[in-house]
Amino acid sequence: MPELPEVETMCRGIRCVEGAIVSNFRKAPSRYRPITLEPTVATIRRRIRGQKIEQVERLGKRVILRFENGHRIVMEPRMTGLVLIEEPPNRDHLRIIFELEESLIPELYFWDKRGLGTVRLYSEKEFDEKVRSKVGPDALEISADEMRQQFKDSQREVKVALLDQKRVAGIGNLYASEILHRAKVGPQRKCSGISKAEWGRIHQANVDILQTAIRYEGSTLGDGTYRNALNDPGSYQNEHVVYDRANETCLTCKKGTIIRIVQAQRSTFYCKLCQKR
DNA sequence: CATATGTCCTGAGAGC
DNA sequence: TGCTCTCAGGACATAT
Repeated sequence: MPELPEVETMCRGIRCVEGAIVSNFRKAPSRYRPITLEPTVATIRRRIRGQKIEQVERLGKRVILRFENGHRIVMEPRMTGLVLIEEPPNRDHLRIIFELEESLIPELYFWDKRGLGTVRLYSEKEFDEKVRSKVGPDALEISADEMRQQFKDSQREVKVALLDQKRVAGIGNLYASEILHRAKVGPQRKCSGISKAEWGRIHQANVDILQTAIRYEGSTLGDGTYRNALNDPGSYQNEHVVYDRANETCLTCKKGTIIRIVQAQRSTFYCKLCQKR
């Protein structure tokens, strides 16, 4: 479930590879079905070997390595992917190894337990056409007015709409519940029925929660999968107010009970008393 | 165009 | 103990 805070934490954690040269790119041996890798490993290796990593960037929930020739490696952790500069949680689920030189960091890893993540290489032109153009404004960059404009005409339920990366990039299932709770807006409200003041609260909650979660280096849930670039867990899970707290008394109003519902095949947690329906 | 749904994947946990 | 079943949800292909 890496969302914006977790992916931002990964990017910050691997920023020390900026300036390094890729000396080799290879798949790790694995008994599992290979992750999506495009184009082929040989083609990627040919195009990035000897290239300097100019910059590590985040695009929504993706980690980008920009090379001096303009090519970009785009890594999507999706559910269980990690980008590390230290030994990964185990070697079984190690997928990709970047060998580095002219660097204090010997290797950069893409590790993925469930294997839904992807690693792709794009030229500068392909990146703009196929990746950047399909991602909306970043959740930490967008203004309150822009955020409202992105959603106000939609007929979808607000919790479902917040997950649409083309409208706003970075919010995922966990933080959507937390944001709507903080903003006191029920998750099943239609976007079009939400007031300007409520959009203002959603925007403010979005910024506050995502920035705070970055300070805590993201949320490592019960399965322990998410780790930062040094293979250490985050700690924002201890600050969750509604996520994964079904049947507990609401920490905000101390009266309601947190309930779990399913929207678009994903769990939503909220308090019926705090959040206006 | 907007929106809804099925699919991919593995490990953890429940139930027997 | 070991088997089967269900569930977790990111992004995308496909359907309406």
